[in-house]
Amino acid sequence: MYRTHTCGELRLSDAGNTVTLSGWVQRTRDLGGMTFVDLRDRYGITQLAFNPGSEAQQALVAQARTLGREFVVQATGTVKERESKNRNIPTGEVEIVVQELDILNEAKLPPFLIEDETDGGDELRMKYRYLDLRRNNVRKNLELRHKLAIAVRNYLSEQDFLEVETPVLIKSTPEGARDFVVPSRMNQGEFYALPQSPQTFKQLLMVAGFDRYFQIVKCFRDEDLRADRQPEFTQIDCEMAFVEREDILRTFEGLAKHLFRTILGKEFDEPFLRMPYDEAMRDYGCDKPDLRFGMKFQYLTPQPPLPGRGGENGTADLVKGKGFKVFDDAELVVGINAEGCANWSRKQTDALIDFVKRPQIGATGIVFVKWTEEGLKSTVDKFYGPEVLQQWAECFGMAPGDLLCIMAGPADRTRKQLNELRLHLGDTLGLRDPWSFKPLWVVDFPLLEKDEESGRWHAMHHPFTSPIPEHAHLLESDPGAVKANAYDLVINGTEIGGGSIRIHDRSMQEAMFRVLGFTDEEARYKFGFLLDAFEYGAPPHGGAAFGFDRWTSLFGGRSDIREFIAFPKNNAGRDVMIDAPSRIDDIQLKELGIEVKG
RNA sequence: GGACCGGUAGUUCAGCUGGUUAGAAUGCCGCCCUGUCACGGCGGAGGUCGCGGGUUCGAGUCCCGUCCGGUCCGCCA
Repeated sequence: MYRTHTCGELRLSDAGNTVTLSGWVQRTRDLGGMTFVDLRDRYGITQLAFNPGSEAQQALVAQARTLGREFVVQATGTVKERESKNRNIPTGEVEIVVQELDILNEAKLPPFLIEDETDGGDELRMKYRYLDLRRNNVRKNLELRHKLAIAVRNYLSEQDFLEVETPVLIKSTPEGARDFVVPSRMNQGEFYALPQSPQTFKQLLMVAGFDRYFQIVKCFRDEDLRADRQPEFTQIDCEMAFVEREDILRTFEGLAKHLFRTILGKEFDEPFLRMPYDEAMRDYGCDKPDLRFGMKFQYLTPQPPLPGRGGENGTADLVKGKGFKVFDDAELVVGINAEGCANWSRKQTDALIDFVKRPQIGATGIVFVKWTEEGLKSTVDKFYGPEVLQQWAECFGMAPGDLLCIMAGPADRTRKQLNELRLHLGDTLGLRDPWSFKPLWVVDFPLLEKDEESGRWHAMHHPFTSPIPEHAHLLESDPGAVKANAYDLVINGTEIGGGSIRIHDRSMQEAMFRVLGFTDEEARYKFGFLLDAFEYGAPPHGGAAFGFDRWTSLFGGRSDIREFIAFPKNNAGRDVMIDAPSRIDDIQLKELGIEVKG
């Protein structure tokens, strides 16, 4: 028997018992005579003590001194109360006086320290991920992931959802994200695709009468990576039949609250806030606003323009025609009020300007108005007199001590830029506490977006999303005006999930495909199975999918989802540990019917 | 497809305006130490400065190219 106990469970009450532990050597402390070894496993660390009292013991001490870091050892001995206790670890009141020590396997010196504060950089940690995973913080992240999966399954099972597996080798339908494709040996020249989501299958399950489905499922997208984006990622994929939007929001708000409660012990008594897409864009310049802090957009125009139609309400009385070219020429003049920042130095405000001028943001600058002890002061004093500044201050609800940041330019771009500034200010002012959670449903998205290059419409969510009932008749006559019966769950500025009520009617689905520019043949070739299914009694249905990795990282308080995935890919989509992807040999290619180059 | 940051000892980094023998911390090795727990003390080893080319009397440092890693934009129905 390798062990009677783990390295995390022995306490003072076990004193006197003979036990056997197995684990990895965290560190040895050789005091000349006495030698201590910290033995580590998944559950904790227990101290092994070697005392050269007798001749037999001296041999053991000598053996203990040969142990290197990360050796795998087995030790049998007596649990004893320590003479001096370590209050920092749960097992710190006891130690094992070792009577027998076996080295189960030696270990090379690891390339970085297996400790909470490792000295290893990301590259090394990923190359030796199996060593990295021995560290507490990474292991805890995977434990969190496990707990979250259990909580999801418990809640949804309780609500009569069935977990059903859907295929991984499916048909390529590259609308939107690129598919990973898999060549078929038995059907040469043809390819499977890996699913970007089980979307059509879960809809077919609704047609099949499964009523409530979920799956914690891998999804694949062959797109460029980010710190919060992996080419293979996990979703909590759900679908329900005989539901309206309200039923879905209630059900998944329940799921979210259950997760907050069971994982973090946080209660949300109030319903989650809901915000129409147009309002999010108007007030935050973004469809996933971070509501942990204020700084709502204010428009220096009599009436805030609607998104995408910036200038149509005419010249802004308060800013235009005064000879300040940036404002006079601007389609949109919009600002945010940073409370209590009037004392910022020139250096600090210049840093903000540098921030928005970075190529990724590409703004031309910021106009500041400070409300200091001397009154309102602005970088544009010479164009706008005290009365105008006073009007601005009122428009923005400024108070003494505030700093107003105004940007101007084309409507869409300026809103986007000010959004970046707002988030940057939130970071700078420490207003984005990872342990404060502000969930939000964003609703009433546009159904379609126009691609400026091709002039074609494409689905903002996906082509199976239904219009809100009032807009269904506009689908083909005025596609841009149609709102989708879709919703996103946004928490702290991160899109955690989203979904929609689906189209369940063949003719409407066909109309949707037409608007997207599919010919009837294309629609039938790609989605004929779904159109056919809709003719055999498809119930009204809808659903949602949530990013499981993102949920985990949200609860783990870190934004890099790689920290919550056992074996993640790097930002080039490579697994640096196994060195994938890799070439395959010509024989394999030939079998697959793929032409060998050169 | 694009922008930016980085690559120097096992590891994490410093190395100024190009100038003598490339440093620190930590880890590692050796010796000493019987209650440590980030043990302590003394000593030691350890470098093709990512790679290739160029400028120069002289390159870790400047220039060009390239590879690798990271962050972001585009992209992500």
